[in-house]
Amino acid sequence: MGPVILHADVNSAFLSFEAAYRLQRGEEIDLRTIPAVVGGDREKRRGIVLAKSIPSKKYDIQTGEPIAEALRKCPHLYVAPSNYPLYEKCSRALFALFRRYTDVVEQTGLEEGFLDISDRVCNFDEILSLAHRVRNAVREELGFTVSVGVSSNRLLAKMASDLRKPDYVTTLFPDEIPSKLWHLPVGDLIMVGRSTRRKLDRVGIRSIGDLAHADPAFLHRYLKSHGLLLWRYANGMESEFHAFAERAPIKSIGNSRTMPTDLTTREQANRALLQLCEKVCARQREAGFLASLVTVMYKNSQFFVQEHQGGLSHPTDHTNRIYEQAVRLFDEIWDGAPIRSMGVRVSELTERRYAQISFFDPKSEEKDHRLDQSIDHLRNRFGSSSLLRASLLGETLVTELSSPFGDLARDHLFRMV
DNA sequence: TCTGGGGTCCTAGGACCC
DNA sequence: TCTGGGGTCCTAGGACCC
Repeated sequence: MGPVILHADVNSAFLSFEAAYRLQRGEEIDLRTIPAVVGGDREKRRGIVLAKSIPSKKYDIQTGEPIAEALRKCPHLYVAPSNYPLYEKCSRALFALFRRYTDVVEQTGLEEGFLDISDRVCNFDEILSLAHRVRNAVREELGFTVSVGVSSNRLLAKMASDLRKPDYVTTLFPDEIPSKLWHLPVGDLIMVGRSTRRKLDRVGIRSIGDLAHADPAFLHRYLKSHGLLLWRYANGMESEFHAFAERAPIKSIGNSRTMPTDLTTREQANRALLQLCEKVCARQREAGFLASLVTVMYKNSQFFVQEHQGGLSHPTDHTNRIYEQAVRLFDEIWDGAPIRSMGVRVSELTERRYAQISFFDPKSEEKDHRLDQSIDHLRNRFGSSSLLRASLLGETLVTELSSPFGDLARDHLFRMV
């Protein structure tokens, strides 16, 4: 037998995690059976639909749309706040379960992944039996459901898992492509988003079948390499899919935030940048990466996004270095308009253990790193707000406390609160 | 209709070099 | 200046995914 791949995808993931958790805690109502969504905090201007129940689809509620709009469509919609730590827990349990069935598991999100079962099955019956065993185990042990797609490559397995939901096993082998795939709207194909769907619509390509039968040379001219990729996908070829990997190597680390109210001064923007840099650099240090490139982005109140990037003289994970560069980059692009959202991302990463430590001042470099590490350690132990930079404290919050850090706090940047 | 946050990859156009 | 042409590198922004 050739390769056999399963794609398992949790149905309405965040909402199902939430529902399963609440039932387990003794709540009566199953969120999956009523019009319900998991949504961001409207007060903090993050009010969009993150996941929706199947009954809420009757009201045409869309993932990504504002909660306010969803409520207009369905006034009795139940809105649950999001709880990422819970979802991460559910995700870990899910993948631990997958690994009982095969060692070759590729995680592509919190709630979905591929299982290569080529070495575990010898015939069609065994394939289906294994797929159903995974599906049943998830439902019985974890309390939420997955849809499982089965095929000879990952692209088709993924498309298959989308065909029937929730709690189904669906095959989509190459000979089933014309009957199961081609009648679907072209927007259902992976990598066809809103923009591409509109462009394809303009040239009369409406179904995946239309795309499969289009002239690849035309698609290449019309949509560049993306056009060729889509033609191959519509015909079930996944050659461009990156290699099966337990986890893709990290290329960048970023953090961004929508502010509860627009930022209007440079001082406010700098405080936001510092907080973003602290998050990014702490994650960098935890993962053991130094960065050579910093990118700053902001979104103004008109939702216009601007980005600017700049290199560092040498790779670093030091918060102050990254912050200084972020401020410089921000100053170079900001026109003074009110800011809705800001972000900092570092890239061109090198692993710290392979990095040359002897830059121009290895001693201060090492000291800086140890200071940052001590801060990370304290924050991990006592919570991220246990240690705040003096510059981040509001005037009324500043209290003089004796520092337990000795010379670590030599520059008076840090105070315990 | 007050619209998130984490990423990856691709491309057009400018700078620069020979 | 009546202004070539190819290659490479860099950057901003767009498109997509979960």
